[in-house]
Amino acid sequence: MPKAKYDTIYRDLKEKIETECFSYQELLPSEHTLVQEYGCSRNTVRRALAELASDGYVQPMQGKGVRNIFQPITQTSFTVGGIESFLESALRNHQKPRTKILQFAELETGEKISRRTGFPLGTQLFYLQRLRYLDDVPLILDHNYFLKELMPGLTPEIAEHSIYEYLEQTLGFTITTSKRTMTVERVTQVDETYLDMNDYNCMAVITSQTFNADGIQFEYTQSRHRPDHFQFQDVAVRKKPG
Amino acid sequence: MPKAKYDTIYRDLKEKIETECFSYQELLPSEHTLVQEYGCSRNTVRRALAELASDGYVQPMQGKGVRNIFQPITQTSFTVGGIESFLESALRNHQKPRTKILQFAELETGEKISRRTGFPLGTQLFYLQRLRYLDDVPLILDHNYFLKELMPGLTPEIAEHSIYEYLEQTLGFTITTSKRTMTVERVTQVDETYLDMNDYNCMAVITSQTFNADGIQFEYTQSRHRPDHFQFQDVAVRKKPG
DNA sequence: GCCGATTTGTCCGTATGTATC
DNA sequence: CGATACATACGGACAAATCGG
Repeated sequence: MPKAKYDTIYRDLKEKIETECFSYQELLPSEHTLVQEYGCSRNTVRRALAELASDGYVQPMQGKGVRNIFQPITQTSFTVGGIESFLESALRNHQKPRTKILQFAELETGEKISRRTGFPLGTQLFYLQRLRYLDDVPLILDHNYFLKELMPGLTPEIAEHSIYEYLEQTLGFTITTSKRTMTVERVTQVDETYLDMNDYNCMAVITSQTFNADGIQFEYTQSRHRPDHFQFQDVAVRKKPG
Repeated sequence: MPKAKYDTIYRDLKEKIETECFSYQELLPSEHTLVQEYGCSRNTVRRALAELASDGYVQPMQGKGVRNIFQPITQTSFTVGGIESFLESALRNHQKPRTKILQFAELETGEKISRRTGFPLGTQLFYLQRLRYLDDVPLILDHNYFLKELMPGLTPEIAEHSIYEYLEQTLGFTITTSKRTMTVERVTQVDETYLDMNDYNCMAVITSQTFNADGIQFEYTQSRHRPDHFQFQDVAVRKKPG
C-alpha cells in the first residue's frame, strides 16, 4: 500500500544507511543532489530525510549538510520505538514464537477496569491471558483487553496465532497510535507459575492503549516480561524549552 | 528562540487540547478553518498537526477530520518520550531535586569502554557517578561519560546542579538526539550501598547515547532507577510493514 | 572581515488524488 | 453525484547558517 514517493525515497535511503553505503559521521548527498537523483521536488526529499532524522538515523545541520549517525545494533531488542506485534518482533530477532492461551473470556467494564484501561464504562470486552514463548522458553505473560464491538469474530485460534494480523489482513483494520508506559513491578503468583523467574523478584511491565485509524481505542494490554530477556529501544529528539 | 509559525500554532493547539477546549474524541476544526484562523498556508497548519499526531494528541482521518485522542495523565512519570534533564523532569513532577557527586574523574577510552559507550578508542572523557534524590529520597544512580573535548571547563559544582543547563545556557550547546535502551538488571553492591532497595533485587536501567547539533556524540549515560519509582512513557506510531 | 556559493529551514500557493459523507 | 476533508507532490521564494576565497 505505501507507494508514496517520499516513502520509497525514505526506504531507499534507510536501506543504504543500514548497509553502510554511507559510513558513520559521513555527510549524505545534499538535498539538491537527491532531488536530481530521485527526480522529485525538494519537499519530497525533505520529508524522507525528516523521517530518517526521527528514526535517529541522520542529523540535519543547517548550512552544513545531513550527517549519518546510524550505528548498527549489536544486541537483539525485543521492543522498539514502533508498534510491533509479538510475531513481528520475534521474526525480526530470528526467534521462534509460540503462544499459549491461558484464558479467553468476555466481560463488561466496571468502574475499576474502566479507569485502568481507558475504556468507557459498560463496554463489552474480550479478556485474554496469553503466555508467550521465544525459542520454546516462556518469557512473556500478556493480559489483553480488546474491544469486542470491533472484532466480534475473535476466537482462541486467532489469538493463538496473531491478533494484529487478523485485524489488519482479515478485517482491513488500520492500527495507528499506541500510548505505552514502562514500569518494573513485583512478580505475582501467576508470573511465578508460568515463568522460570530464576531468583528475580520483579518483572518488566509494558502497559499500552492502542488506537485504530478512526481514533478509537480497541486494545488495552499489560505485557509482563521476564527481566533478563527484556530490552526496549527508543530514539528521542530534544525540543527547545519555551 | 523557536518563533517559527508552525511551532506557535503547534503550541497553541497543544495548550488548547491540554486544557480540554476540545473534549476527548471531538474533531478539531478542519485544516481549511485553521488556515483562516491562523492566517497561514495549509502546509504550515499541517506541520503543526503532524507534530501533535506524533505526540499522540490527535488522530488525523482522511476524509473525516482530525480527532482529539488526548487523555490527561493521571500518574507522574519520571521519564518521557523527549529528552529531559533530571532537573527538568523533577520540576515537571513538582518534586525537589538534589544531586550528590560520588565520583568525578577523567579517563581515556580503552577497548572495552569504547565498545560499550560508542566513543572512539583513545577519547578523553569525564567520568561521573552521581546520586539523585527526589524529595530527599535517593532514587537514581547515574554513571555518566562526557566528551571532555567539548566541555573542558566541567567541574563538580556544575555537575551537582545541571550539566544540561550548563551546556545549553553557558556553552550555547544544542542537544538533539538521544538513543536509549531500557533494561532491567540485578542490583549491584553500589546500588545497595546508596539506595534503599526495600527487598527489590533488580533495577530499571536506562542507557543512552546523546548527540549534539553537529551529530557528535558527547554523552554516554547509564541511569539506574529504583524500580518502585520508575515510570517511562512513550507514544508509538504504526508503520505499515512492507 | 567581507562576500558569494552552498546547504538546510521556513513558508507560500497551487494542483491533484483519495476517502468520507 | 457533489461537497468536504485529509494526503501527496510540485515549484518558487526568502531566511539563516556555514564555508571557502
